[in-house]
Amino acid sequence: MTDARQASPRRAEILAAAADLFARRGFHGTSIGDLGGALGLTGPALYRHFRGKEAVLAEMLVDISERLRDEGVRRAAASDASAALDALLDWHISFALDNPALITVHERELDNVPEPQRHQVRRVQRAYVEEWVAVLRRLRPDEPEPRIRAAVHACFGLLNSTPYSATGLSRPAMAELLHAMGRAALCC
Amino acid sequence: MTDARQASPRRAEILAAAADLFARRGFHGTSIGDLGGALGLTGPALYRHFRGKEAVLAEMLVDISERLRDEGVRRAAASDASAALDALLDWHISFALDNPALITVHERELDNVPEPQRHQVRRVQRAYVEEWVAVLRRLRPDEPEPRIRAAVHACFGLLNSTPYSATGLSRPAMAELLHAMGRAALCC
DNA sequence: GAAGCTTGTTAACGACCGTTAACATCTGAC
DNA sequence: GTCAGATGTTAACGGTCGTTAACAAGCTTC
Repeated sequence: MTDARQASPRRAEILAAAADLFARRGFHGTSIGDLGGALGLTGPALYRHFRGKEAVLAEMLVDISERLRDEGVRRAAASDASAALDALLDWHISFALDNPALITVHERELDNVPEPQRHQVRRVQRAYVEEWVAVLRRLRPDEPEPRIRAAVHACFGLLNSTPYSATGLSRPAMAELLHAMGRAALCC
Repeated sequence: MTDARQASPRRAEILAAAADLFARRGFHGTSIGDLGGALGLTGPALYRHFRGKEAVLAEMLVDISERLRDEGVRRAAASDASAALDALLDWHISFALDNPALITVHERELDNVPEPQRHQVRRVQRAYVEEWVAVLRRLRPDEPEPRIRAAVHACFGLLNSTPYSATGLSRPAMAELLHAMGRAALCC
């Protein structure tokens, strides 16, 4: 019962609290007691909802990577490659600005995900990257593919820097800035 | 004797091994035993050279931030603002490509540095950012400063993405790509 | 060659961690 | 009203961690 994918309000609360704690203190820096305490519970209560600490992280990363890819596939389908790139940028930026903790955990904690979920997350991440690469190949057909792939990774680094820069910019201003920078970086 | 800043070959070895381990597994994911073992020693041997685990991290981050800033100050002094920006980009990129582990630790583990070194690192980091901001203000005087500062942080995210993208690009090709992307992103 | 400093070792400490067991309470179904 | 399931608690487990203590071996100096 604590095993499979079963949406319950408690599970969602735990995942939200875990995202915040894992982002702020890291997976190894967060104890089960901390995690329960953030919800007004004791540590062992979490075992009613998850098989263990690693299972919380695993479900979190699987969910993030699939959300990014699923919507990425949709956005990349635009017939105009330039519009598709804009749509991908908008999607990734809005996700990063809405979920800074998730972006941080997704970026840092993959190595702590147990198999087989780690392999699954890697596969889904790769599929998401390939959506970007495919759009850019349409946009700049003369560019060698390894260079495009490296550029996409670097662009993610740019867009994902959001959580760390506690800047004085409003959210729309930040979104616009990241879009312009990402676009310029990819099309340089 | 184990206290102050005293360069010894052993200390440098420990710092190098710690950079690698902290980057790969995180500060909390690395034990003193792991760290000693990486050098063919036992854990407690490290206490002959450092006051404790946190002291290793603290010295590492203070050193990184000061190296970045010191050379940053030099590069930013070029009379031509555009040349200064190129020089800053070249510096940061070469540092990141030469020291991927240091860049990773510097980016992720500041919260685990004890006071007062954490405050010191923050101050030096801020000074490094200000070198970039000052150059960009000369280059684009009409741009509001908060936007410039946010752009610099985003650019660091781009340049620091190096360690995660184990790409098929050669080092010169990667350096050239990052330079072009960073320059385009900042001047968009 | 004795003394002392440096740099290691092993053994042991107290604390904390992830997890499990045993038990309590509440809720809904019949 | 009772039973069963879901969801919480406290207590206890084995393991690991950072750190310290006690001791040993090698080098340098006089």
